[in-house]
Amino acid sequence: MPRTSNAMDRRLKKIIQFLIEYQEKNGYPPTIREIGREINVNSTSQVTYYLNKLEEDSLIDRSGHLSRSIRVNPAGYELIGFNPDEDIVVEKHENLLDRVASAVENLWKIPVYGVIVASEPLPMPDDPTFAPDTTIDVARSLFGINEKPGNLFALEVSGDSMIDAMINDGDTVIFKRQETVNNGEMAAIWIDDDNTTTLKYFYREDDYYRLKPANPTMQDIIIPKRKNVRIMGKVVAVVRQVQSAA
Amino acid sequence: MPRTSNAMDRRLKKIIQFLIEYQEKNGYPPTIREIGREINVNSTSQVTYYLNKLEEDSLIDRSGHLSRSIRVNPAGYELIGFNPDEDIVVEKHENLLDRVASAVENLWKIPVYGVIVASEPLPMPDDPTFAPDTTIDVARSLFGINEKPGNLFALEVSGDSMIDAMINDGDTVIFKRQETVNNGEMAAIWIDDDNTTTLKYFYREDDYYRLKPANPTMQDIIIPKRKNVRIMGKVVAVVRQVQSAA
DNA sequence: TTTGACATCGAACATTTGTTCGTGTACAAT
DNA sequence: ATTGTACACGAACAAATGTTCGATGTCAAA
Repeated sequence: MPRTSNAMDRRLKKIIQFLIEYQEKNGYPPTIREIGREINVNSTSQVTYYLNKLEEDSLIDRSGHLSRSIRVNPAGYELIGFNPDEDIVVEKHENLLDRVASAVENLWKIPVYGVIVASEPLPMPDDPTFAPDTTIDVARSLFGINEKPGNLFALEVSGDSMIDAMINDGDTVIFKRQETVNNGEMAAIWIDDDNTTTLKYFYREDDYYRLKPANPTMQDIIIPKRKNVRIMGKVVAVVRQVQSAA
Repeated sequence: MPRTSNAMDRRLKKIIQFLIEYQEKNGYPPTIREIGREINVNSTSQVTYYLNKLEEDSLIDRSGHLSRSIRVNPAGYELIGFNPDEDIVVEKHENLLDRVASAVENLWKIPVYGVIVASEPLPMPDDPTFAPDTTIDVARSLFGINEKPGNLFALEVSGDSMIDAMINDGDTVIFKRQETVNNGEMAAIWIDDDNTTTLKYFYREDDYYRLKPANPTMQDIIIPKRKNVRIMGKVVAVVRQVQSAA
């Protein structure tokens, strides 16, 4: 089942989690075969493949390339979070402080700047120190490994106007503050002429912009380049608390 | 120069010291050859001999008998003596412990039982001790105050078949395990006749069940009561990590 | 449809690492 | 001095662990 980049991502996280737990429990790191057994992969090369990915992202370190010598970097601990019911008393390394500190960073409080409505620009404060009245707690593990909390903000969707983006009334959308996106990334886009904000996958083609709704049954929207569009942020996650009724 | 039991004693201590330092420095234990190099003994069997002595005295543990799997027992640490700054570390650690604990209480690990596909029943294990492949971290604040983590489980959506429920390919849906829902709550519903799983707002009317898609532009589905429908769980939240493209 | 990048697998292979064994040396007790 | 035990050495061996390689399947772009 390849290309399930989501599944792989989870497996990568699971590996880190296992590395931490195993080390906690046994006092030494596991072998790649033990890792494979844990994540239900019995190809050692596949585990190596994962391990390389993790090392590329500096989540682990195995510069030694010896047996049982995989180390989890602080970034790795941060990604997963620290499991407190493990006995930490035995562990008394200098990196303990890092680990404990990062455990507190498991939960990111993301500022909710307001409500997003199709017919209005995003309510983004120019002042970066703007203190929002509400925040939303989000597990750090929901985000990519390179994400930083400072760049993120959230908006609550009001109305059904984002339905083509598969986003409901009441959903909370988490954005990353940026003014450009790569082709194929979902962005909040302000279209000057139409005076609307919309959430679409964004493609910059030769002569036009193409906005692709998340709902695959819907048509792409073509916008000539002379029209003014502005990218307000990249959509990184959507959180929906399902209520009763509707 | 044998029989210098004094010299041996010193070497044994040196081994323990080295074990501790090496572990501190590298994050994993050394090999017997590395130990030998450290104590100027290049006979692996001799190191083994020492190691056996240390294990007899319960100063170290290598019950695993695997590579790089030597652990220093508390008695071993005691033998060498604690460095004073360790106590400071422990102390600081205690200070942080509360924060860690509360941070983790606020983060629930929800088991991901598998993939939900329209044409198949939910992959819910009968065995409650079933160990899921993966878990997803979710901020506790996403749920109501009466929610308990034990009742919750998650599934990853595969395919576009849940689009009418405003749920995308790749989304993670969090359910509460229950076999009935109140009118107007969204549930995972297995329809026997059609052999499908669907996510809809559920209404039990006088003569029929009414299934209302989350997408308000879509029609309700009416199912006569004679048909067999089974509620697999209540949808409490949807989490979407927005990927590139689509 | 073809192509290429990515994800996956398992087996063969190479290296590291631990264990065993035969031998040697010193020294205290006989 | 002889002998037994504790200490010591290094080579050969066995087990573990990591790496490489060819093959396959999938998906998206060309």
